Amino acid sequence: MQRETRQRHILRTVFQEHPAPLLVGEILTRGQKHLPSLSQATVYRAVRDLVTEGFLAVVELPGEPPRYERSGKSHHHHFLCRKCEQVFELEGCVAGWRDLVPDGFTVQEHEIILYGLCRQCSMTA
Amino acid sequence: MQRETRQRHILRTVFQEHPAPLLVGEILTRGQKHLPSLSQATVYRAVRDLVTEGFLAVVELPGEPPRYERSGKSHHHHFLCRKCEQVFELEGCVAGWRDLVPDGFTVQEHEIILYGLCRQCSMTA
DNA sequence: ATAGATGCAAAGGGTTTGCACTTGA
DNA sequence: TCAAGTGCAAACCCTTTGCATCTAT
Repeated sequence: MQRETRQRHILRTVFQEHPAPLLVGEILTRGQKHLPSLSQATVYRAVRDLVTEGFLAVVELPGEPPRYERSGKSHHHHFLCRKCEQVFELEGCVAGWRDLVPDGFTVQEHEIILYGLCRQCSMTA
Repeated sequence: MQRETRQRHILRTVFQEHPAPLLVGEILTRGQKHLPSLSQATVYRAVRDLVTEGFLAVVELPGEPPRYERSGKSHHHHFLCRKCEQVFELEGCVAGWRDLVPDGFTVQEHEIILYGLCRQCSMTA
């Protein structure tokens, strides 16, 4: 059974404090602010379990290592800022992608990713 | 300068024979049918150079290692078959993804990926 | 008390690199 | 000829795993 250890509690806190998707390294760094001895292995294992448990969802972007975000959000897509490397959520969805599907193919899922500059980086760039 | 070695010629041939995106391992296997001594390192290096040179384009899908396809095709997206793991090209594009963009964000690129079963796997599944 | 969780360090798996040898131009 | 390219094996990087210790229940 899942135990609510200090480490796991801290990881939950990290995600409550930060809504957008995080890399394992970012989770580790943020977690270590609360508990310096927190180890990589624990983050990898806890994140795996938190995904299984349903607290976290995996966000995979092309050519990027996996990121993790709090699960339970409604259907959405992502925006990757080329400058600050942060991932943002995009609300809503696009109809019409079904037109791309060749005859005979069965679509189960779709993914839409936008790239560019976030609001802050658009201003400073 | 770029030399047209036996190895590189074979890699070009592999892509002329196979239009859809290939993994490095698949390129190696196919290349070794022409030249059994072909090594992994050579494939990695040649693929890197062929991308730089513009002969190949990288196809990155979420959570997947990079694939490579002949470049020069018109704007298109991809379909990943969950059963046979092959990647297919989708012609055309979807308008309307601009509506997802939050105010102040600058979009430079977009990616659309569909998942499901290809024609053949839809029939056998 | 005790099974699950942690931290460390070693092991994995895929990609890159150093080096001596080979080869295309 | 001789620098670019190749093959091999070692090095790398990120992730996973084995194991002794710790701890939530």
